[in-house]
Amino acid sequence: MLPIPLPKLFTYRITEAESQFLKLGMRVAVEFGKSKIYTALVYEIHQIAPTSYEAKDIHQILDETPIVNAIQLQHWKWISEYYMCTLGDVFRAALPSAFLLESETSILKNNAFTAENELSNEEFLIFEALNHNSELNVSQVINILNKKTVFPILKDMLEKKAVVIKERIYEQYKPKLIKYVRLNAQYTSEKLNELLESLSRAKKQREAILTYFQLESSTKKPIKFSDLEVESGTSSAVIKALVEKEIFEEYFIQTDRINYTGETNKLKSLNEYQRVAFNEIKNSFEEKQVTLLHGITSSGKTEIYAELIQEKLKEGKQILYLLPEIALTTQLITRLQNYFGVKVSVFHSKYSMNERVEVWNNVLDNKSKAQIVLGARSSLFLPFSNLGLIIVDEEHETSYKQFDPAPRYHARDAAVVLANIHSAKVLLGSATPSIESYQNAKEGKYGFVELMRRHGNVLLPEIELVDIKEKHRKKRMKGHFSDRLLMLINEALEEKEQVILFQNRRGFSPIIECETCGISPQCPNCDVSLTYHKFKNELRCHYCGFHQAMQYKCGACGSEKLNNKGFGTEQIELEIKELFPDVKVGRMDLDTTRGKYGYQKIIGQFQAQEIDVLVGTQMLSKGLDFSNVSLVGVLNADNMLNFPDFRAHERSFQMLLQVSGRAGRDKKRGKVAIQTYNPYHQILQQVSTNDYSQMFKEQLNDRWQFHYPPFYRMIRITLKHRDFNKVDTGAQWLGKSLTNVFKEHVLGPTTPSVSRVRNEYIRILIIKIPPKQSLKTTKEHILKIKNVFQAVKDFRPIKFIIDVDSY
DNA sequence: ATGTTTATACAT
DNA sequence: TGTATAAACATT
Repeated sequence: MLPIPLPKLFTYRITEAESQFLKLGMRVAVEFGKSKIYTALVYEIHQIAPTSYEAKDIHQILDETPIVNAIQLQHWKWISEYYMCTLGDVFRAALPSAFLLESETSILKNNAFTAENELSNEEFLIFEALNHNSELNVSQVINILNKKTVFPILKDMLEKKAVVIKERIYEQYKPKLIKYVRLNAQYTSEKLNELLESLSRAKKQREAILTYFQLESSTKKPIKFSDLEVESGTSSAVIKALVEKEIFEEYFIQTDRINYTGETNKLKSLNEYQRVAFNEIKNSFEEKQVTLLHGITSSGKTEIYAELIQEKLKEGKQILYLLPEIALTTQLITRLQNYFGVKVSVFHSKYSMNERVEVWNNVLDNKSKAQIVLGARSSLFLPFSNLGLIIVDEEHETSYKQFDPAPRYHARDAAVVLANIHSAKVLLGSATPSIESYQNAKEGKYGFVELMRRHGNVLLPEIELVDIKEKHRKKRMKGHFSDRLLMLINEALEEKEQVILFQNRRGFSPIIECETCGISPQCPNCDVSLTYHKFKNELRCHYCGFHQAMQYKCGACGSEKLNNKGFGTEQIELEIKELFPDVKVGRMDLDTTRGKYGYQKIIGQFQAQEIDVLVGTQMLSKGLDFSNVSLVGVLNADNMLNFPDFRAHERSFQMLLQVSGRAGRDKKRGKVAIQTYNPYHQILQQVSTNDYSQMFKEQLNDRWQFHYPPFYRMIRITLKHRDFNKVDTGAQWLGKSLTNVFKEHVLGPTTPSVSRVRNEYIRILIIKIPPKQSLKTTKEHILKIKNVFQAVKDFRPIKFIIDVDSY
């Protein structure tokens, strides 16, 4: 199995001796193509010699023992088939990149070469550069020559024997080594005096040795070089001198980068409602593999999870706790570490390569250190061998679905399959379950448990809808704030309580429009208007990252009258600062939380109450507990509701309720004010009365009527190409042949609202699959049509992306 | 994915 | 007619 998106596996030859040693799931380095070396994974060992070609030998075996187990291979195969991608795609996504060694072509100077005058100008440039750098890689050469095709030149130089080329593979994982010191074996404590005597003139060195003995007798543990340096108040040079004299010896111990050292506490005991829910979950697990826990915000779901984890720990099983990336906050991690201490490992994309390899290895060896893994969707790929329980927290979160690179899998659904292989249990938890899961529970496919009491019996926040259409008419608006919302903010601030303001859009004033001709600046690569970011005073494209300085004249007509349309978090922040000059305002969105600690910094400040009003986007709704927030304001609920997607209503409901849940988590009942142009919208009514079941009923009705999930399944095909006509005719053709097979269940081809991204034109086709139609045969049909499509010469270069369950 | 080969455009 | 770029092709 190679980590590249090719539909086939490749056969290599191994020797008899290698076959004794080699096992499934080991990595091998193999030659692929003329010169490249890749890391491949052993998927099958067989004795069927290929007929049409000569198999190549493997280059090298990279592992002593397998790093991937049979369960994983089975799971990966399922993912690749279900989500219609190649095994290579899954392989690449699954392994931490440090495991995938790739060869790199590096260019070295041939020192024997002297005939410099035989070189062309460009060749001489490279030769010169090699005098300064002992080694160059291809991208460096591209930079030096400032052109794309450099291989002919390198080939020429190779023939002239001016350079030599090497394929270099390197192991990327570097174990972290900590330097320790110990006394040379020939010195025992009896000889201490003698030793000190001999150092009578080296005062600092004597001190270091004395400190060493102190540390040794007090801690009875190996002594770190750095500790000794600090404790003795000397410098590293002093200790090094002692090492030189062979009084001390240096040695290294490999350690993990992440080590939990805090204390652990007993689990909080469950209140009566939690206890009931806990027992119900356990009962449900007797019959059902999957159970859905519907527990309102602040009902203490985490405590129940902890209790379940505790039980599985006692059975010696591994536990996987999945969370959406943005909810993986320090708050939750510390909470679990507080209960389970060193047994908790964390795995997510902000971890470095090396840290991820360590977690992988700990899981592989079934170490107690990694018995509980807390991670984002990619932690599904860790080498569990003995899973007992998977918890999928915030089950409704859309970020569990991977969209951009294949494999386009849904972590919740893939988790259910994984648990099935392990015969493990799955608990889905949410305050606002997804329609699909709730339906599965209603139908009895999943077990179902409800927890409708808040912790400490705090009432759910009081939710108020503010009609800003009317407020506008009566001129009661100040900027984007209604008088009512301002009054509530004032009240909260006077009570020294904190306020969260929610605006589901980033940037300052997203779109700039010319008042004279109505034209707004567009991205040159994509079909979108550029958005204005005040912080850097520039116009930016959210799709391709294109940016340019803010324009003060209309590019089309030269008029200087430019208008701001729409509004974002930045503008809200600014307005608050104007309306309440003495108040500390913070902003949390993609722009202010860049970098590893940006996020934590803002959360920390808010928690320490250095910030009174926090303005933010959806990030605010996830897994954060603030005790002093009494008011949550939603500035405009409408842009979410009017989003053109069949799930817009469901998502708006979920988001509004999640945001509301941030209000009043301790004792006092919180308040939520939702500004809207349409207070009679049924979703907003359902939010204000916290009526999940009503929302579910209505949405389910709509879904049934309009043939959407969970009744109908959906597969989406996206076509992309730089040539507009090519995609257009391709999409038409594809639409026709799909319609031949699937009749009225084909939607499109349609042009997405952003019809061009990074200079590629896009067309979308959706295939709806009725409840009784077999998924498997549907996929086979699609693949067949895909093959015919790609057999057409004109269509071959069109990118063909399949997304299964594209919701 | 990525290097290699082949086709095609275009400036000399 | 040679050179630069794009598209097609194969990879075990």
